[in-house]
Amino acid sequence: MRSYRQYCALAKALDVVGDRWTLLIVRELLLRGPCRYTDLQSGLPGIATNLLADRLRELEQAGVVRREAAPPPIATTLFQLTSRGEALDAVVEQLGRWGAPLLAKPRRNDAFRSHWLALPVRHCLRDHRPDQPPITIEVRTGAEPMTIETVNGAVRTRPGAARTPDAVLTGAPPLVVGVLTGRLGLEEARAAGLQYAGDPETLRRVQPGR
Amino acid sequence: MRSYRQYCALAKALDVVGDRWTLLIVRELLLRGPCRYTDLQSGLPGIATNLLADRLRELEQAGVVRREAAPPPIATTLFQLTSRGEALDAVVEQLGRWGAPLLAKPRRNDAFRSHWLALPVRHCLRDHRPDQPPITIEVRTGAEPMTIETVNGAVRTRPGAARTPDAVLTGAPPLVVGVLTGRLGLEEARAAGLQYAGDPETLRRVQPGR
DNA sequence: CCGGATCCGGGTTGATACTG
DNA sequence: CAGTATCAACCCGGATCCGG
Repeated sequence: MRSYRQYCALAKALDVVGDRWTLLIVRELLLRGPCRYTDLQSGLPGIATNLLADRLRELEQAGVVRREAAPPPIATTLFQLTSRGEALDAVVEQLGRWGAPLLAKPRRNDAFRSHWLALPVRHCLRDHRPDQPPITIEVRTGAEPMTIETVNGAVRTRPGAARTPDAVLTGAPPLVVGVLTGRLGLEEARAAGLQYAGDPETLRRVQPGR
Repeated sequence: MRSYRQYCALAKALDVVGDRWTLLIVRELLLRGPCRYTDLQSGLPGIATNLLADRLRELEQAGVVRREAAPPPIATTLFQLTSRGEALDAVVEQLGRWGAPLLAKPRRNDAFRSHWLALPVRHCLRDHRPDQPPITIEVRTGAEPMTIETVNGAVRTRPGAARTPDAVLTGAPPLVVGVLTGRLGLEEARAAGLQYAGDPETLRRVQPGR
């Protein structure tokens, strides 16, 4: 991208991360940790391969991303955020918070990846009963299941199913996101096609708003 | 901008404000309040007039900007942020914080406008002695002077000179920004060409970091 | 399969000129 | 003052290809 050539912190930041796709690449690396090139491609549906290669080079040059040869026997290169890149977490969080209301009226045919759920989970959900035994919620909404679990007060996500989930949430992404963020009531979502197996209290334990 | 077509809050936010120039237009409206078209042009050196018109239309459509006929006798249209647009303040702040270190090594020929100083001032400076009488610092670094003043605990900026400033800061933007944010010591900046008239304590009262 | 490079058509941006 | 018109240059998206 051409520089804005303005002596302003915002303009300088946008010189680095204002390009198309750039912040979405950062999102992938924030949510998934070190990624292979093809992991990034799968998490960024619609990106052209030359653009991904270009952006990774630019981000590396800017000190946001580091490229590393994975230790044997993996034999592939991994892309990961530097500490400077991880500092973009706050930017991604604020943009995500601002964009969250736009998820209320979803367009059809929007792509979806299960791990994107980690964004609202990390920034909205809290364990309101850290004194209680930890809980696990399995979410089935994208192509792959993912798991939400409490770990001494924090709420984490990880890919894959849970061994013994306290609850299982199944349905379209808008319903799952609506319920998790508390925008949609459980009964309301059920009427729209969401399936929830488990104690509603399990859900309330991590939902925002009180 | 083409939509990313991803069911993700970050992607949805970038669908609206991810276009080139868009967040800089929001910056102008955040820092200066309601603006005329030509005010925006002067605050966005380098923008093409057709792009400014396009972006304003898109932002209006997205509910971020409102266009209003100014009350007589002004007889001009004013552009201002809606409440949704003002909510982008947090986004601009985080991006500005992230970009601030990039101001340390300035390129020559970067454009500068005095009112851009309001960004670091709003987000970094605090009045550490709200019990004391208010103070006023005049800054002369761009084409026009601007004034920093404490108002019961908060630090504000306004365009124009101060009537009876407690201090006057004169010099190139990198020096002024460096001193205000505390990255540069006053003596260090003086050696580099900054002029400071007044009690150094006046400066310390609002500088960040203790 | 992985990690790109290359090529091409079309859309967007940027600079300038012009207008109600 | 607040844009529109025009046009060249550049960037993006999609497809294809290629060396490990």
